[in-house]
Formats: sequence, structure tokens, C-alpha cells
Amino acid sequence: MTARVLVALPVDGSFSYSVPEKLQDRVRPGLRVMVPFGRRTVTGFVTALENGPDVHGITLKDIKRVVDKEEVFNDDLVRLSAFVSKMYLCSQGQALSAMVPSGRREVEVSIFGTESEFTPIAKLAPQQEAALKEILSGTGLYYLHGVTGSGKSEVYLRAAEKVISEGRQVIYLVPEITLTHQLQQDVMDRFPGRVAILHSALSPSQRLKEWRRIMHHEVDLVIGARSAVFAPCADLGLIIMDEEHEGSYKSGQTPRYHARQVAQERARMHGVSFIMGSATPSLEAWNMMEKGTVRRISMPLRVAGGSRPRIEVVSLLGVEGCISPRLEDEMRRTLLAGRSIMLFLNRRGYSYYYHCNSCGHVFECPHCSVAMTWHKKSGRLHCHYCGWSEEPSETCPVCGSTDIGVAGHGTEKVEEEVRRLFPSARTARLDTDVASDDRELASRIIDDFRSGRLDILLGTQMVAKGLNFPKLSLVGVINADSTLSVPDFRSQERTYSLLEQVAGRAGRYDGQGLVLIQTHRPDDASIVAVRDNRGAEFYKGEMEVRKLLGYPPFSRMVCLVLRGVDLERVCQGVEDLASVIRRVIDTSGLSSRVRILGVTACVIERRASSWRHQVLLSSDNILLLTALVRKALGLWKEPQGCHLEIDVDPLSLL
DNA sequence: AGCACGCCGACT
DNA sequence: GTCGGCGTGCTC
Repeated sequence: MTARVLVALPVDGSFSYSVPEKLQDRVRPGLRVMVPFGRRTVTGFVTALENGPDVHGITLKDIKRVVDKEEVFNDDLVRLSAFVSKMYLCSQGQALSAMVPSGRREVEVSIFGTESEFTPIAKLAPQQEAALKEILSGTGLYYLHGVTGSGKSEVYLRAAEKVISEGRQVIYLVPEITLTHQLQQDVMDRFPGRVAILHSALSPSQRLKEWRRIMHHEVDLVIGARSAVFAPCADLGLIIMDEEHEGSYKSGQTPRYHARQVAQERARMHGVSFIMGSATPSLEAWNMMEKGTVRRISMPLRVAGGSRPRIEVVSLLGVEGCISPRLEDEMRRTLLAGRSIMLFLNRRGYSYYYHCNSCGHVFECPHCSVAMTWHKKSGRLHCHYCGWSEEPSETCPVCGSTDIGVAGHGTEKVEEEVRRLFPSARTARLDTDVASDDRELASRIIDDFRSGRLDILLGTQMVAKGLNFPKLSLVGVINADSTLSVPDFRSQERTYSLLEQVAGRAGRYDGQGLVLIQTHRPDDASIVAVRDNRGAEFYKGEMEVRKLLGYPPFSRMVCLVLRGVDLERVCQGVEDLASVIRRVIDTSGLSSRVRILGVTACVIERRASSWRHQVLLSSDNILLLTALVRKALGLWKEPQGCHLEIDVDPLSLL
């Protein structure tokens, strides 16, 4: 007997091994095994058993050891791994390793908060009723487009209940940070004992335990972040993705898959529905709605009540420091009234962009409409999309001011200024750094702010999500430009989404809330759209820009990043790679469908003492493009000491 | 990804 | 003469 095995290495194809006598009754498809490969021993995934002593007339090696007693993947996952491999340019074995938990021994998951308090099921509002009806009327792709408070979650849960009542399972995807205690508790109350929560704090062994429960259909609903899209539900009946626009759905490691894309394929494979939802859909999703690939279900009303806060845009032009007089004024008023303030410090841009301090003009590439990056070494501005570079002018081309240069306020500076202006206010800062190295401190800060022991909270994006602060009545966005000026064509979209998240949390503000958005670019479409509550206009305009420039969603991109310690080799490497790709494009007659956008240094050219250069490609058809790249990679070898990272549908190019 | 095989330059 | 660099190819 022989076994067909996929190895957990970047090696294409499957390999046959003979099953030794003593392992005959222990080797089955769905199990991991250890196999000799070259002169090493590696993990393999058994996908099939075959008869016959050998396949290609070569003597087969023996399987060394069987890792699992019970299956850890099924045929559906093997088929899904084939898709991931093709789509994201990795081996099928690598795809499977990304899907299956690495644990070996099962470890019980401690269950917290099992006291299931009975939550009365509320009657659905008409718009929820209508949404649910439409979703349950057929099978397909749906998008719940509605603000926070429009009651999307209840629609998800009702749809899940229906599917579960038919004996099928549901995968419920949420962004990493949204996996809060509250949501876990709600779901566990709703489906007692039949839920698996795949949160990031689970050890591989605990994850494996949950994984098996899912496989055995001991749970009906799986809730988790990105990787939960691979949950081994044999009776899958529905996939849900909340906050579809969130960047955390895209993996940062090989394979760099997007859970939305995988979910879409998986739903198709199983013939089940896929429901997404957000107040601020990604442009990719928006495009699918426009084309009719995804059915849009609008939920414009706030079921939970409350209204949108007042939103005011404050120009930073001529403002000294980072708190405008207008914001300072409102802060004083708010503190005097005994209410609390949240200030958003959008994370500072990764790179230096060039901007005019008097009119706010940002120097953009004339070909790409993307902010250019200031390079100290060359003293020039560079575009990381097409490679264009130019000498920065001495004066602003818009207003003629000479007050131009590198921009950006650091977070420490803002904190310092707040403490100087409001020395008696109780102020705290909370960002990803604080949260990651001291979780307890982070939750204490949140508690203190909620209970009124803090007056001012300086936070990054992370505090914008799902938090409910009773005394909060003023939100200040310190500098909306910091997301706007990232050298990336998606910066507008991100800015809109972030500001709308802040603004759209009506009913979470105490009384009549106020949002003050400080910016050098008060007329930017993304900011105006949030101020005037005109999302549809923003999408329309942004879609036009993307179409004009041939950016996603009107094209698909692949970014190939070569990194290595030796700059010479890295440069030579990407040049060679680009010419191989050019050759493949020409020989396959695809010059009208595939474009090399640029061969450039990455925006972050040096990281962890490695140089990074990239080849950026685009096409109207992603599978055409990935097939072409696959072909080119077969004709090219990494220079030694260099490593290639493949990013299909990159979300950011840094 | 590793690791061997094999082909060219500068050293005991 | 050989040690060792790194391009090339293979792994059931």
C-alpha cells in the first residue's frame, strides 16, 4: 500500500510513500505523518491511499511515523488548499500547514463565563426582518451594508440559527480585535455548548482540541478571526464575515491569503451562502455589489436608536502644535461639564512624505496619484509604484510657500502637548504598543476611562472598535492627514473607513456628541463624505479614480518583494526577475493583459537589516496573472542570501 | 526550504 | 595541486 503525501515545504506536487506493515492500519487520508524527504524528515499530509508497489517505477521510501490518531483535515480542506495554492502562489503543502493547527496533543480549553444568562430574543425591526428574509430566500453572496447599531449582528445570528436548525454548521468571522468577551458571551449564551471560539490566545494544542470538536460536528458555530475560515466543518451551511473592510482578514505570512476571497471560494465549493457586512465596505466588495455578484442589503436605520454626532472639520492650516484652538476650546468645555474626551492619534505614517505646511499640499507622483516618499540619502522624492523620482521644489507648487518639508507629529508629542494644556486632567495613552506588552494595563485603562476615573484617553485605532463609554461626549481626530498621506492608493479608502467608524458610533456618545476632525486637507473627499454623511458619493468618486488609474478593484495586483542583506544582489535579483516576467509576458502574448507597474525599492527599503525591492504587477484577471508569475518563477532563481515574498492582492505596499 | 553535486578562482 | 565559493537541480 502507498500513500499520497503533500509535504509542508515550498515544493510543488505530491509524493508517494509506501506504508510499512506495522503502520498499515494507522495511515489514513486526513492524518499528518513524518516522511523522509531528501536527507531530512518533514511533516506531510496524507491525501489518499493507493494500491500498487510504486507509481513511477522508483523505489518508494517508507513513512516514518504517524503524527495523528484521528483526522485533522478532510477532503474539503484538501480541495480548498488547492485553491489557496493556485491563488496565492504557494505549494499545496504550505497551504495545508496554514490551515491545520500545529498542535500534536489535545489540550482541554478552559471555559470561562459559562453562567448562561438568559437573553430574551428581541423582536426584529422591519429592516432586519427584510434582510433576514432576503438572505434566507436563496443561496449566494450577500452584503449587509449598514451602520453600527443597524442590527446586523442579530441578522447574522438569526441566519445562523436557521442554518443550524437544519443540522448544518456556521463559520462566523470577525476581525482580530473584535473578538471581545462580550461577543463571545453573546454567542455562547445563544448557542450553549455548541460553539467553538478560535481566539488567538489558544495554544496550538487547545486549538487542535477545538478543531476536532468542529470536525466531529460537536459544535454548530465556529467563531474566530481570519484563519477560522479554514474550520473543518463537514456540514458547512453558512459563512459570515463581520466588518468585511478590516485589513486583518489578510494574512501577513505565506500564504498571504485574504479570508474574504477564501470564504467566497469555500462558499461556492459547498454551495452555501456567504454573508458579509460593514458600514464601510471595501472597494472590492463595493464593486462586487455594483456588478451584482454580491447582493446588497441596505440597513440604513439605527435599530438601537441614537443619532449621528455632530461632525466638524477643523483646518490645521496655520495651527501651531497639534491641538487647534477650536479643539482646545471644546476640550475645556467638555472637561468643565465633567465629561470625557477621546483623542485619536492615527498611527504616524511609516515613511516620510513631503508636504506644504501652509496649504497642506502633499507631493504626489504625477503618474500614480500616490504620495511620494522622501529619501534622505538621495535627497529626492520617489514613487514606490512606478519608480518615478524627482527633485523636490523649494516652494509649494500650489501656494508658493517655502514652508515645506517632511511632516508628521509623533504620538509622544501629542501626549506632551495635551498634558501641558490640561495639566489637571487625568490623561492616559493607549495604543497597540501598550496593549501588546501589558494586556492588564490596557484593560485597566479602558475600565478607568469607562468609569470616569480618566478624563482624556489618547488612543489609536484600537480604541475605536466596539467600545462603549457612557461619559464620552467629545472625540478629536488629531490629524486625519496621517492616514491620508500614506504612499498608497488605498489611503483615501482607509481614511474614510476610519473616520466613519468614529463618526458612525451614534448612541455611544453621551447626549449630543461632537466629533472634531483636524486636517490640513479639509476638502478631501474622504473627509467631506464623513462630515456630510455622504458615503455613496465617496464610493462613486473613489471608484472613478481607481478606474481611471487602473487600480483595484478594476485590476488585480501581485507584489513580489525580494529581500536580502546584499543590496547589489537584491537590485540585480529584481531586475532579472522583471526581465524574466517581461519575456514570459511577450512569449505568451499577454502584453495587453498584464502590466509591470514598476520595479522599485519598497517604501520601507530596509527592514531588519535586509534590503527590500519589489516588482509590482497588475492584470484584469488574477488567475491569469498568478499563472504567469508561476511560470516566470520557474525560470528564475533567487540570488543566494535573498528571499522572495509573494503578495497577491496586496493591501499595502510597505 | 535544504542539501548535494559540480564547476571555476586563490591559497596552504 | 586542493579548499571553497555559489549556480543548478532534486527531493517519493
